[in-house]
Amino acid sequence: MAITIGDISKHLNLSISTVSKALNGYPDVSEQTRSLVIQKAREMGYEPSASARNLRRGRTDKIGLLINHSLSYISEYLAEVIAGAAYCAEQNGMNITLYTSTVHHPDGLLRICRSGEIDGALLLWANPDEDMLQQLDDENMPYVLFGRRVSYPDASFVAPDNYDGAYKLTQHLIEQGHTRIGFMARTLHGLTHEDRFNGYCQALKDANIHGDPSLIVDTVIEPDSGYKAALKLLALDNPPTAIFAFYDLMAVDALRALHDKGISVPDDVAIVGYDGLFSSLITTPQITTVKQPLEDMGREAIKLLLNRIENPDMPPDRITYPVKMFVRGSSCKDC
Amino acid sequence: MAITIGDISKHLNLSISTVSKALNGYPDVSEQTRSLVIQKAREMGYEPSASARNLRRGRTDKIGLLINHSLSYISEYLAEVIAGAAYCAEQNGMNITLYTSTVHHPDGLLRICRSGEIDGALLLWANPDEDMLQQLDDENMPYVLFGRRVSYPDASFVAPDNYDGAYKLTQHLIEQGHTRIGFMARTLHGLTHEDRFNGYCQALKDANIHGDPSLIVDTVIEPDSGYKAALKLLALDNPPTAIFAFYDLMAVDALRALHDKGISVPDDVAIVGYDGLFSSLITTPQITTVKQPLEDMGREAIKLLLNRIENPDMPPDRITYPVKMFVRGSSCKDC
DNA sequence: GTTCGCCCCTACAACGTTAAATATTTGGTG
DNA sequence: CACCAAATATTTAACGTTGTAGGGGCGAAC
Repeated sequence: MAITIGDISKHLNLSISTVSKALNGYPDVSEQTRSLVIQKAREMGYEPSASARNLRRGRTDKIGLLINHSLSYISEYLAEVIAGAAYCAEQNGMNITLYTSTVHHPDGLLRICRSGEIDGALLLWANPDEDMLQQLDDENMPYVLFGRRVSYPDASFVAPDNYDGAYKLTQHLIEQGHTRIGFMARTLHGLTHEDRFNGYCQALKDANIHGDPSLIVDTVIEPDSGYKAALKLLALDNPPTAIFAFYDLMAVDALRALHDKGISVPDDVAIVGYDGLFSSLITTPQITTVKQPLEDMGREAIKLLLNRIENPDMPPDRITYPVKMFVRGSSCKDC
Repeated sequence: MAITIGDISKHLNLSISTVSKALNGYPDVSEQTRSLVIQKAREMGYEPSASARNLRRGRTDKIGLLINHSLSYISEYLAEVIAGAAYCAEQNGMNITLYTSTVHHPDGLLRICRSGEIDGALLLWANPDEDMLQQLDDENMPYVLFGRRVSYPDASFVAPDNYDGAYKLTQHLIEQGHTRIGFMARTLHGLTHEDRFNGYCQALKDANIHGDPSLIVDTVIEPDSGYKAALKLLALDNPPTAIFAFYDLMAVDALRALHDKGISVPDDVAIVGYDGLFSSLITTPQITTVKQPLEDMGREAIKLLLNRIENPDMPPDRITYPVKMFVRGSSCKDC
């Protein structure tokens, strides 16, 4: 059905390999035949078979994007990352293939690695455990983790500076006169939580404020969890005057909770979020947050990954990206 | 490097094809050897080479997702669709490969078709022209268009019922007492615009309201275009008392414009959007809109596409999905 | 005891490409 | 004109599968 290199060779009375060489820019073919071949190929509408090429060259030019987030909930976050990643991959002649549920099958990851269908993997993985990373290493699958730092020493990652962002936000709240700052924790998220929590604690400490454990409330990443957490904080005997939400969507939820309770933001209670999503911009008041340059980070992650594919034995790249704070109405009346 | 079917055959002193048959469930192999082979394969961690398989079978089990939207701006919309599509594809043993910039190269689409790297295409394409669809047909590439209806007769699509949604929203505004309803048009979007505009016009007509052309304002799909359009409408000698924004993000922009002008929503001016995104829920007031079940639609589109891949000569599927209106504070004080 | 049929297995070709190893042509030199 | 090297072309062998055609062994039937 499709036109092959063999069809061209027949039409020109040349051998298959000459045609191949002509098309691939090898030196040992005369300029005359080369242009003849190229013209004929164009004329016949030839396009090399990806499958044959992949088989022969032992690579697919595909990057697997492994996602286990609930895609539709944190869609905004993901879409930005994917936009950056896809663009960068395509600039480099690769494409991104999505894996969402596949990976969850028993041996799902193993199969993806061993079938050779991707050259490398970008992990948008909520809670990568060591087993998973170990497995990737064992299978010699180059990978980069996106969005979170891990302690596993061989892992490469691109993550935001969670400590610094949390420190800045907390410091900002303290500067606004707050001393009782509620913290919506997300303990399952390993170092992401730990870093933000440490930033929060250190900022308090540096301001000589004694942290109050009752102000720490556990949450899960799902719609409305920020709403419930905010209510919990408000129900305390000595409720906070400011709330550090673990990320923007939680801050949005918290804002709604305060609104429903008739509590004024930021006059009675201030709120800050994390991530810098579009959502943080369209609430009333707008939400103070730190912005991760997600699209850039997505691009960067792909660059690192491509590099790892070319040079499999590089020491891991462990990149933390600086974040930038945007002070808005949810934490500051006059900002 | 990787374990092949040949490695297994050597270890068991069997021929390659026996191993292949045993693994693929062919009848002409004894149960004894079959279980032997299967056990050995598992033991050695064998996984068939995707490339070899693809080449041999003439298919890749990959679906191309062709996107030319500015991914990061309408991220929420896209992520929901992608979530549904990816899930459904993987349930059926396929995966989704993303194509964003690649397709824009000259002959980019042609190359994708001819290289055989995908079995079918899902088009999340802002303005597919006939040439593009014709090209897909010519290359025998099965495809389904997502999100918009087109007149090209051979095209399959899954689209929302734009006429009905616009009719409902307009009717709702009329019921609220509005007779001057501004319409943010998006003329480049072919039938999507036409259908919504017709729904708007018909609702006016059915209420014996004479449409005023000065209330129609042109926009583009980009950040802030709704803001500018709203200002234009407000600057009219006889400004509207309600605004039909082409989609939710535009409504969000318009809301901000009205807010900045000190105009009360919905008391002075009502606003409605389209799509039913998360964003429409978190503004103050919340935005009245119609919801497209994007994740379901994404799933459905993949189902249709898989069907087309199996049966290439089916007549096109042209599906319009019903939409549901959600009346909220931006158009109705007491709703 | 030859023949037929059945079961199980193997050999071989093909999918379309690339790359290494040869073979052929060309042109220059003695 | 013979010879050599350089330039260009071809042959061959992979890459790892799958599917078709074929082959050996064994029991049953005439």
